Amino acid sequence: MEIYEKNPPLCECEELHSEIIAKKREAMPDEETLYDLSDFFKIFGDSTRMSILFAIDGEPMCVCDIAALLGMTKSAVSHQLKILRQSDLITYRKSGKNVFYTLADDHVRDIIEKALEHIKE
Amino acid sequence: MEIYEKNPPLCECEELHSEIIAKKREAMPDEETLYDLSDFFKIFGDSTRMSILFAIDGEPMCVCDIAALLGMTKSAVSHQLKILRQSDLITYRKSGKNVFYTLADDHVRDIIEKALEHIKE
DNA sequence: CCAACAGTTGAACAACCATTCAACTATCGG
DNA sequence: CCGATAGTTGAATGGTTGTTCAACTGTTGG
Repeated sequence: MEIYEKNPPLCECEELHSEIIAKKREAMPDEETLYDLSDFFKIFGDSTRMSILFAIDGEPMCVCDIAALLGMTKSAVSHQLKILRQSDLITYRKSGKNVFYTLADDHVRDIIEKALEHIKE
Repeated sequence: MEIYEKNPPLCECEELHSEIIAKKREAMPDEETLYDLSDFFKIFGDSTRMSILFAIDGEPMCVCDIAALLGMTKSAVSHQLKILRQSDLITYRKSGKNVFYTLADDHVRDIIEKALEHIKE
């Protein structure tokens, strides 16, 4: 019952397990954390970005080579690189006309590795 | 040069670092693995699904209670539960009119934990 | 049996997002 | 200085996707 005072009655249920809901609510992370988490995973949720991350793992690559490797235009790759840059997942180094990208840290590798473990089942 | 025989010349570059690209191509995972990986992360890339995963962690919850907790309709929650079910991330147990959902295994918790570490920087 | 409720589902709609295209900046070689 | 190339960017577009709505199934209690 006290649920309906905190939340709008969008759920038309009558017989709510109020004590469970109250307990769960306390255990839930802040709304901001939930958004940060899902936004973080959203970055990995695109096969182009995933391919780029694998490509620039280890030895850095320039945009042109990434595009050739993936069979895409420089523009499309550059757009995705921008998203990866804004998420601090990658770093870059300018060298003449080229821009070489590589992974920012080992954290990225770790997470992808964990996911790979899960998939292979 | 031999790059253009394997891939369409979508990249208009002339001066490619062919040996780097060839080496990188060998190190790349299969295309199917890349799709599986990004599809897997896509599941986590939505704040509603992320909230549900936290909600049903530990003690199972019925759809009605999840909806009340998140302030959403049962329908919206059910749609997302279906996606989580199809990804084998959650399991369910029917009990009368209710259906109780909970996490399938500890793998999910691990991955989210890793992501949380990365975010807090 | 029937009314009420929990949950599911498909279609429709709106918002989001990746790619394309064209225009732009910047750097190098001549 | 100028032409060519690497890379970036904003707008437009087409496909994807989350939520809503309405209709449906299935179970419980009277």
